[in-house]
Amino acid sequence: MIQSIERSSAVLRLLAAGPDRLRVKEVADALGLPKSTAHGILRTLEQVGFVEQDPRTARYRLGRGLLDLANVGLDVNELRSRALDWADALAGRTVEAVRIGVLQGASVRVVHHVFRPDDTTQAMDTGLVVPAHATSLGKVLLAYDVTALARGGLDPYTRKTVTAPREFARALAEVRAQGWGSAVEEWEPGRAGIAAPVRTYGGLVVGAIGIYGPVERICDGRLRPRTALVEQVCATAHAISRDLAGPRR
Amino acid sequence: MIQSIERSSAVLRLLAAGPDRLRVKEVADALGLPKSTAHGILRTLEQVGFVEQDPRTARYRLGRGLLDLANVGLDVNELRSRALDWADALAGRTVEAVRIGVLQGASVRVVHHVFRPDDTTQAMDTGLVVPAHATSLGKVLLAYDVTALARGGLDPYTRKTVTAPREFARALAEVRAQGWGSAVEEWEPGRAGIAAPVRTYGGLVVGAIGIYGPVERICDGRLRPRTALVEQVCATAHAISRDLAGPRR
DNA sequence: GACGATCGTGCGACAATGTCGCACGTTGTC
DNA sequence: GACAACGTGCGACATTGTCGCACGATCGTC
Repeated sequence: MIQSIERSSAVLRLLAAGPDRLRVKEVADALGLPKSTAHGILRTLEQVGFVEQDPRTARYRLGRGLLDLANVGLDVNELRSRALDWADALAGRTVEAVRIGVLQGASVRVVHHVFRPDDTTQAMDTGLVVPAHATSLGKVLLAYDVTALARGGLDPYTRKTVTAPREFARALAEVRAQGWGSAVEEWEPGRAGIAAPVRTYGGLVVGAIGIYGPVERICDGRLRPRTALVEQVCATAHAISRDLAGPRR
Repeated sequence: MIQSIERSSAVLRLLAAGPDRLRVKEVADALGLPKSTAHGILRTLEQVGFVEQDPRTARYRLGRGLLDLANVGLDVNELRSRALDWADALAGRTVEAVRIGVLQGASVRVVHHVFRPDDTTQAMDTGLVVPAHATSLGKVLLAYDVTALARGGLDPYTRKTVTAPREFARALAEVRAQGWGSAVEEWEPGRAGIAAPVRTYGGLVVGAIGIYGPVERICDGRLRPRTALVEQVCATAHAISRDLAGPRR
């Protein structure tokens, strides 16, 4: 056991326990440490972003870095590991490629990818970063993200890419209303996607899962997503959400 | 700067960055450390609950302790600091005592408390832990918590305490439907409360705010919460939620 | 099924590192 | 306005974390 790491975790737990911000002295007393030692730990934790110091009162509280770690890291890991089987099943039933993505800034990071069954040569999309506003995964993620519209511009990729902010806001509202989203030839010509949100504890959207393929297979004659596929995607997303939100351990 | 803490934060960031679980070797290589050193850090982080090791593959990933830290700690701190002014205003307008609480296991922890204006002797409730199923704060928090019913039993405190699981489930559904909750003489005879959920990024409920006082002031003649007070509570909760979800920093 | 390579784990010695005591400057309080 | 308490910085000491090496297990390959 590395002493300083153990102590720093105790400091973090202490800051998390109390509703108030804590002074150096309080931390030192609570942990039975000299002031200097506590201060050194706090200063290091501040530098790495795990705690923040109020400039006015000089008191310490937990920092934004921890939240980012927990949200970006843990949820994505859990999302990926719990979604593997479901994604395979969705690919099998729909006979389409399946992607799972999370929001990363103004883009979508593809954290998992299942090849379309019965198709030989396909690119590995895991790790890929795609624009959020032109993909079904991205539209779903943006629809449930409060900082959505404050992000980057709406660059056009095809003639169908939605670039007008007001029109895009309406599209997001539609996603929220129906619980799923689609993008038809808005990113790559001839290709379309259907996606639905994956939620964790308390309903927080942490990712999206969807299928992606040729527009003639994803959509019907009027270029509208096929109802059967939409239902498959939504059912899978709900199943993963139940899994994620399930037993707390 | 304490070296080992800096290194451990790098390890955590590394685990958060990659969608996969990482091996000791990978961590060591990525950070330019000897295997032993990386292993020591990982073992310590595991002991404090910040990382977990998959028993099968021996790979490491972020642990539950981090999520708890982020949720219980940061959100509570932010909740409290951002809610202070709103809570005061609510107390002023309703002329009742205001409480802000978060879920802690099967109970509610009161993280802030505003005395009722124009009243002299009152107990300081901050830090108090009250049963969740018999208070308005608790019912609201449980209504939006997926692990709600898996928690402790429904102990009776007064003759009005809801103790039947099915009846309680209906009560929670009602809270979800109307967006607020109440408890009338379910915890202490003669006292009633009205509460509404406070949400953070993405709609995740992190706490609840409510008023608490003599049943004759909180409720009308038919022992139903007064509409005007309900609206005040909900409006305040929404305001705090907007504040919390607002600018990401 | 057996071999090899690779990895996770544990131990010990060294010295680098974190800890502790003390003093300064400042802030908040009576 | 004076005192006390706090946050901060520095330096010496020795405690503590680091590193190299070896063992045992596991996975992949022939």
